[in-house]
Amino acid sequence: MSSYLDELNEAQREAVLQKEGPMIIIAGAGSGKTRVLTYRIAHLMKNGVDPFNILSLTFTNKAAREMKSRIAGVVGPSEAKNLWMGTFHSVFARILRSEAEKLGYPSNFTIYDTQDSVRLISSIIKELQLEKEKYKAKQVLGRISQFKNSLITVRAYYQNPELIEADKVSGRPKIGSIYKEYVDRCFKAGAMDFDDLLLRTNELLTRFPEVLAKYQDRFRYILVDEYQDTNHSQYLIVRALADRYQNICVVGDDSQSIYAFRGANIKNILNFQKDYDDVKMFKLEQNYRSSSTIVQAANSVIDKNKTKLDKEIWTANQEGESIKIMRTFSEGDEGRFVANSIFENKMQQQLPNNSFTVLYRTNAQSRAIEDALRKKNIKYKIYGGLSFYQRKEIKDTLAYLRLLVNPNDEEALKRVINYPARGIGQTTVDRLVIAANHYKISIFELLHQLDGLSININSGIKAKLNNFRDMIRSFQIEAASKNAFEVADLVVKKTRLIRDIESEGTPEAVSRVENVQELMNGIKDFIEEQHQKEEDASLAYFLEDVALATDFDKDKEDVPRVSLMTIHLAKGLEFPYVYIVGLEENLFPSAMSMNTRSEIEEERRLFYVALTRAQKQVYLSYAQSRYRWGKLIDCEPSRFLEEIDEKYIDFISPKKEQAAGNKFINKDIFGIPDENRIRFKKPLVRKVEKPLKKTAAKPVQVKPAKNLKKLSDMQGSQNLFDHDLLQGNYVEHAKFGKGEVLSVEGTGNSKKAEIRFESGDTKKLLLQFAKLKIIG
DNA sequence: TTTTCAAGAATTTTT
DNA sequence: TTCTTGAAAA
Repeated sequence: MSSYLDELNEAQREAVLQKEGPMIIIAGAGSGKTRVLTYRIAHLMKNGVDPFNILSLTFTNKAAREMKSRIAGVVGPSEAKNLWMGTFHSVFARILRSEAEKLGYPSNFTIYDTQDSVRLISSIIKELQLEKEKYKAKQVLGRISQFKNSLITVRAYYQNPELIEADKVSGRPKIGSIYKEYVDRCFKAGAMDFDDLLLRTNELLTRFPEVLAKYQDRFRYILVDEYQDTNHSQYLIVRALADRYQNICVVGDDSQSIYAFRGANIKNILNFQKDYDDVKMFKLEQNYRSSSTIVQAANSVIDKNKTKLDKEIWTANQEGESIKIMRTFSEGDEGRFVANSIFENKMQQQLPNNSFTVLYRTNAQSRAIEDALRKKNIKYKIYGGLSFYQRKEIKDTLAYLRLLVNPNDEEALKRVINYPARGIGQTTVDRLVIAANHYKISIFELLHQLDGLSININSGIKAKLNNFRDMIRSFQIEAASKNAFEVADLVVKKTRLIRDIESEGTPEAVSRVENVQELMNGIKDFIEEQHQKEEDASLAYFLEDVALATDFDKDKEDVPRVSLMTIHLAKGLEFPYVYIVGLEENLFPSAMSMNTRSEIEEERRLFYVALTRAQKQVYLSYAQSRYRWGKLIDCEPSRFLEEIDEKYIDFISPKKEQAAGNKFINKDIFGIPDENRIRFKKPLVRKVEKPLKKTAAKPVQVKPAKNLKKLSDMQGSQNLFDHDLLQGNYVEHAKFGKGEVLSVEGTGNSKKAEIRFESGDTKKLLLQFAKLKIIG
């Protein structure tokens, strides 16, 4: 019976055996945290705890699924089935569905994703006639999100002079009005955004003691993974639920807290011992994942942080290779370096592609890496970025489905009311929104009484609106007797959505059609899976699944691929070989996170997370110049590079033919960093923080020669460049025809020419875009 | 109302 | 560079 206990070390075993009471497990990177969690749950079940009474909250759906299947391996699948496991968002969305009426919500409420929220806020800003330069929708949403995660309701906001003052000072006194309208509109649409899922859960548990008691009694054992990344709202939920039985086990690592930007509060983990009585603390300090070089190098970095819990990560693993640092000329070279190095390692060690990952700070960096990997014919997969479910064609299709499940869903309706085009223009939609607000009903309800109410819409368009309404109604009727796939199929056919995409005739259109088909297949798979698990396979449930899904969740393994992702996404994963690219000031650490000590510390933790993903070897690289916003920027190496203890690093020299060619990893060159080292060290001594803006806005150097080649390759014709376009030249434009250059102004990318065309028109064109050909 | 094209904005990180 | 927005043309 205790076979699984034998697989644990001392600290791990103690943590597993501690059955009751509040406890915290500080789990260093690679210390077998998941193993402890799964065995702990299995152990509880083997000792008479009903799985029905265990709630386990993880950070991603993927983690939940993995853990569940591992537990099933220990206790058997039928036992594991009743466990409640998932992310905060998915677990509480489920609970909210069954309790929604208490809060005045329909149980089929929609979940707005970030894009829906931003669109709604933009629309509100417009309706309130605020300047959109001052009120940037994304920023406003960020602010509202802060409020919600701190449980500041609209009313609480208006009662808090400090907040009001702060928004006044920042030049956005109307934030409160937007907040109020946003909340009202979401409510009217029967929609919750991500933050609402937590906020409304708190509301539910506070306002209805009997509901709280019910779930307290149900969840007698609560486990929270990645506790360092919980926000205040999540913290309160956990505290409320655990209050009765106090069987709360939180797991985390303060050194891996990387989500402060979305409200995560590292104090939750630092103060856990103050929140509960008699807290037992366990520390998992032995790293099983990485070579000792990597562990010690990572330690030397994280030691620079002041705010952290006391712990000492160590490993019994072998020393391994030193960490390699590569300086490259440009991001393109960086990509080639990575691709070549992966290729070499693959060949020499006979490894599959999925032994490698490339990590970066921002999604935009993936392009150069992709290009290089493609050239080398190395298969890769990108995680994150524009995810499948965020693509336009997918969102459009889903919007129809959302609308028929919840016809009050305003964002879904606005998305599809004129897509595919059916002659209902923006003006009409604007009028509908205003009228719906005025009569305090949803747009869909409004569509039922177009004749009864006084709305300034002519009869031709009214007929079109009625047609649209009837179509949605007919979908709803069909939905009652059909399964999710059949409904979706019907919608796609009836709306001619696919035909509309196809009619574009571009190669991209083909892949977009394929995406829609893939979505349909996804629905099919979903239904099958749910039937197997004997769970809800309704359309509504599918939509919830999709709203809370991330890219990791639809991972279909075919061939092994190199993983490309942001460091944030890499948390919790491990790979034999890890490449961390773009180690440059203003990129990593990010220019937007250099203002305060705590921001820099979070960036440093991020770097720590990146390093500790690696089992065998880490490669770091930085480019001396990089395109950002289409401009070439000079870069300085990241301060983090010099924070790694020197004894663990080696420099790779960037020889020209190596950067471009094939032979790269050459033992000889590891040892000759002298020249590099000197050049590397010097600019790194930066005791006083420079004003960052300056570096960011460094004069742009456009390299004419390089550009020339690139552009002309692309357009297959002679192109103009700053230096060779003069007043008086005759040029030809693909669209406007021939013309004479009247004047030239601006420099670099903003260089414009005023041209009088033969048609008589005079236009000012940006040379960057206008494909001009000199003809005389 | 719809489509097209030029101009402008944008890059942290995500459930 | 790529995506979004806005104005003008159809």
